Amino acid sequence: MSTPYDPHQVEKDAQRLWADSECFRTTESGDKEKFYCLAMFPYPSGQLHMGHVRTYTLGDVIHRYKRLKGYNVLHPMGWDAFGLPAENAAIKNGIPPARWTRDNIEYMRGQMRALGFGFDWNREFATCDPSYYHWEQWFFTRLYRKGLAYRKNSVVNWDPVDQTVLANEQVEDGRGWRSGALVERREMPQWFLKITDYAEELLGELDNLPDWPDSVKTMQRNWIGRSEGVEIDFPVVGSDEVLTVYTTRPDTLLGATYVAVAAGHPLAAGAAVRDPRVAEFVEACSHTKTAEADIATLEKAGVPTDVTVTHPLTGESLPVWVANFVLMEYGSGAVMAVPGHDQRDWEFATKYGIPILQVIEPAEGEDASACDLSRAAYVPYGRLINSGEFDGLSSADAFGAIADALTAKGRGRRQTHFRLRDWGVSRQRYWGCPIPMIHCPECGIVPVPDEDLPVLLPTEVQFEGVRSPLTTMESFYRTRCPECGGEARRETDTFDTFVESSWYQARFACPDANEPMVDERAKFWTPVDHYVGGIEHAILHLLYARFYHKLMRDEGLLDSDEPWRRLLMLGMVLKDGKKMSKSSGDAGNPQHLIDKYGADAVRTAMMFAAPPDQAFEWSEAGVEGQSRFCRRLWTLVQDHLAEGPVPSLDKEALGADARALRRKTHETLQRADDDYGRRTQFNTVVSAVHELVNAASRIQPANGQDRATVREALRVAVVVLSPIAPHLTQALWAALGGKGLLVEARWPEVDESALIQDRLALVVQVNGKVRGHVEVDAGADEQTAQAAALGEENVARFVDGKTIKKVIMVPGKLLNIVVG
RNA sequence: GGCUGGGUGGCGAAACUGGUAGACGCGCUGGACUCAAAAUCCAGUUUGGGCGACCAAGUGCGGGUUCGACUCCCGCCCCAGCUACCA
Repeated sequence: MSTPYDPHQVEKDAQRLWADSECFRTTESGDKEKFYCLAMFPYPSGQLHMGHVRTYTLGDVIHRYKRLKGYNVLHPMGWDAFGLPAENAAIKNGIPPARWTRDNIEYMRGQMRALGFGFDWNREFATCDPSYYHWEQWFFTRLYRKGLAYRKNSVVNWDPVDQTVLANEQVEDGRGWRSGALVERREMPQWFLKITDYAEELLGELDNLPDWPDSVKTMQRNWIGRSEGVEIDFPVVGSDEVLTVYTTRPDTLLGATYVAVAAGHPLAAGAAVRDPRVAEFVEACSHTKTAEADIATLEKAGVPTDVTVTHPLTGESLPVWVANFVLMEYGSGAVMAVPGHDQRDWEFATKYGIPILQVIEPAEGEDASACDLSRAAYVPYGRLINSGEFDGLSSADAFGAIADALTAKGRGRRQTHFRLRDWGVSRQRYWGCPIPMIHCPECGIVPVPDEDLPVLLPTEVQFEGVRSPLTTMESFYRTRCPECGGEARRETDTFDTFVESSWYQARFACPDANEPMVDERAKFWTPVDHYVGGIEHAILHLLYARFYHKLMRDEGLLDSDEPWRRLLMLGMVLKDGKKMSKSSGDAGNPQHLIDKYGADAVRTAMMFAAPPDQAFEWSEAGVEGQSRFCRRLWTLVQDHLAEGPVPSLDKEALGADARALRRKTHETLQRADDDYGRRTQFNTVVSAVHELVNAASRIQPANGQDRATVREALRVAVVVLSPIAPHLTQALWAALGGKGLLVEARWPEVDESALIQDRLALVVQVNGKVRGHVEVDAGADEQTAQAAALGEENVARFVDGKTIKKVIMVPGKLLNIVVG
């Protein structure tokens, strides 16, 4: 192989070897321990961008490392193929979504092959395959029969010109992105899955996931938002009705000075009929986007109504306001307002001149100056005042006392509340999995029977405007009721695409399973041992998949409690400081880099650029450098081989330079093993290999043992680098006498004896500042080290004339002499 | 607005459990090779001072704990992700 490095030839050769040997095809047999490594499958948007390159290179690195460590590794790939962009492309270019999606998949699969990702392509599927969504429909009918799927009204963004529902990202400044029309909030019936039934388990199980990042667990805990509080009834004056609110601060109940309801609350509707100002306010609220971020950043505003309620403990009358920050979807759509002790209520009360009452004072030992109700609300817990019989109680004691008092009066009850809401799975869109339900005028809602599944999504469609073609396609929606046989209408909503991505990991275990949705192989492979994907999925996708896994477990399809054992959450690859999007186009496309430098250089540069969990701005500058490194390693191996055969290594016969190189070799092996296996930080693996290769190229071999040491260093460098740059290293492995495929090889053992050092360098500090370095025997005690340190001229200069007060020694590292 | 992260040379970063800040690479500067260039190789490269050995300052900003802080604590500024219909 005395040829110059040609990455394209080398990569073609390695990829042919892998294809011919089918080495990435995985089965359930054999005595190796199973390891399921999965990277989040992509939406086939057209071409890979650098975010994909990062995700799939990381997944491939973990997969190849685990193979070297002797595991039976499953590493599949497929396509999250339903979604909005395909419809947008269809509307814009007239290409049917199915064809657009298939073309994109073809192209992106080619790019993945060119990048050398070792996927088991025998397991590939796309979620738009009827053989996949068939089982999603089958499972939904089971959930429906169990009462875990139901229908209720829910608010959507409605574009009155295009007559369609808009996704949050399709609303720009309150207007539809295509029509420019002012968006309206509109209620419509939608399908929901009862994720709240599993809220307690979804929260509790987080404690049993030690290999998840703490940040993700915290985000999920906060999202689920379990709280303990009290539900309180405020009787409506002049009516039999009560207005129910939920609060986690019943200790502040005596400080309530008004009650606020959502614009969508029945009380607000009633008041609007009587008062045009209320009607106007409610109308204005109907144009706010449904996204939480938009509602939360609105300027707080409200109107008073003619409705008053009675305070359940004092009997006083409190006014009812309609406020834009109260959400109908959350809790009961009404809140009690305590402006003295809640900052949002304080701002609202200050704006509208509503009384502010202090009922909590800072507890003993707290900073009393922090409580100044003319400047802000006092939010911390404290001691009750102005609360009648409850005066003097701590907030904690008052919680119980007031809850008991309310319960005794029949005006309240303790309640555990979750922020988590049920999962709305209906989408008024075409390119998704049809919801397998039939609306019969006689029998009501009837699930499609198993024998009629799948409900096929028609692929030959014409888009007229932006509405889902299903709603006007008689051949699709006209059907017969399975129960009475009468004329009925098929559901035209499709599933949220998060449904498909909630169980694909189980389907990869048995992609050809036919009856039921997964078979015994799913129990063999799940849970996924290492899941790799973008941090942007930390809440929704991961939470939905956890929920779905439990649903499948409870159906007897799976036998584990959680889908993902260990998580690697990748930071975003940014473009101009922002998340990459379809609109960044070619800027994120790796194709020209692969064409110019080859896959190994692109992969190495991507791994070298930053640690996996960190977001970073992609720049092509590093690729050239790694391409140079690949060539240098290639040339170094060639030159080494050209010098002829080497004798076998004799550890006892090594000179000082060889011993130093050998220590470097085994240190690199140890460090890389830790970085790959425990830390999942691969940029430092690349650095370590750079260092080893630099050291191996610097040595001037004087004899056979020197050359044998270099050979060992090169072999280690090749194996350690192989998960990252698999093609180049395959060729070098063979050239260095490696047997078989490198992907079938084993990770080398560290020789502990090579790591031992007789003499150690110590840093010497005086008062914490570095003043010199000394070399001592490995076992040297503090006295010996101190004596050696004081022998250093520069150290002595800072110690002379002063008293040594203290000496701190960190064995093998540092000696700090504290003088005064 | 809320939740979760992040901020270190000209640039990407390293420093893992509180122990030499800047490994490794990019870029840049100088040199070798060349008719010349590219490629390659060698040397230098945090800032300020000094011929130099060295000295001082330095990890977003302001405080604190410690023999010792990029790392821990308190307050602030800026950036990113998510925020339930982007995936």
